Amino acid sequence: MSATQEVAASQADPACTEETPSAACGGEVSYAISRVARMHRAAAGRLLRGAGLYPGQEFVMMHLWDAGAVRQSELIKAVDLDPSTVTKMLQRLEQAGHVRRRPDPRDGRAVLVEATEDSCGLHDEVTRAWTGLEEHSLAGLSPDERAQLSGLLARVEANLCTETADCPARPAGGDRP
Amino acid sequence: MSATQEVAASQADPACTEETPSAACGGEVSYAISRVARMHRAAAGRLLRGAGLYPGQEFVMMHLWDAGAVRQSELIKAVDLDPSTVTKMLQRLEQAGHVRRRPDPRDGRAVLVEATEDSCGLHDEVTRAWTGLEEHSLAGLSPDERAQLSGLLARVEANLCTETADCPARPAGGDRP
DNA sequence: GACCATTCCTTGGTCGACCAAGTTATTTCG
DNA sequence: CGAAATAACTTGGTCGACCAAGGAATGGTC
Repeated sequence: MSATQEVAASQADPACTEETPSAACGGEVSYAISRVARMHRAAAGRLLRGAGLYPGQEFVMMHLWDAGAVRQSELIKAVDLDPSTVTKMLQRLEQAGHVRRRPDPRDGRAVLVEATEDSCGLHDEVTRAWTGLEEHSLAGLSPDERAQLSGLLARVEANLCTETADCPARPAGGDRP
Repeated sequence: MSATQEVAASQADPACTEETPSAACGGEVSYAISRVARMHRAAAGRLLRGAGLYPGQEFVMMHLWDAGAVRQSELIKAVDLDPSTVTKMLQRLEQAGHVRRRPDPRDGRAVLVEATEDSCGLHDEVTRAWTGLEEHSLAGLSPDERAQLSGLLARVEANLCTETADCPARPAGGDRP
């Protein structure tokens, strides 16, 4: 496993790639991540639009389809988003009829959330969209390369989970007293 | 395509990685991209906060530092964002004193934008933040692996530039009558 | 020179995502 | 048992990012 790749300078498509534009020097990969992230999200949004979902909502719906009725707090933990983000998203999803919410009878503070029946149609659509996105993103990549990418992303993710050290401010997802 | 990859499942850190949570099956890598994207942006935001910038503004500032006074339209093309996004961002950057705007004397519609002098201090901070982000993200990756990742991301990016085929709706950056 | 199409920017709207507070119910503990 | 700590949502704010329109100046074309 030796790489062999041409620098990775990325000589892709003149219509698409601008030359390293910036004092982003020292952040080559970060720059690439940012761009890929934005385009990936946009593509997801385009595909999801047909299903009537906005990018980001898919993750919530997926978890609900998987897990059935769950407490909102559990959902928040699962998708790892800010509570307020989930609250507002659920309000919109509820109004769109994709989700139902009711108070937890066993706990006055909690709210139970579940996907509605008609959202089951979405399930297939979303799965197709998601698969299509994967295929579109990874077109031309061999299974080996896909595995490589997956592994590398996992490691980057693990790195990013780590506290930023010189930025001690955030307790992040953690909750230490 | 048989796949066969077991790997790539990413057995990183229990505190960080949830088990493949979803009907995101068929979108392993896309899922990873989304998560990495969000964490990467969050990390950038944390690092940039000290400089008084919000994530996303860096790119605009970088281009301005690089290019000096430019027409807004050019800036828009360079960062490849929606015009309205740039307009509003510039309004905030201007109010924060990082940017100056004046009408183009040669063209009544155009606006010239440039970074202010005191934003030069930011330049260093941003560069440091950006470099730190890169290092933090890629910690533990060998130069070879970094090059691999870079190359793979470039290819994904190129793929995502391509029209989604079954989603002809968007003229994207193009402008065909 | 008048007309029409472009180009350039702005405004208004929606959404995801975050932070900062605040409310209400439940635990826990003295 | 009663008070303090804690957990679970909400609301209100800000920002980036997009779409959909709209106004204003410029450029071509006849």
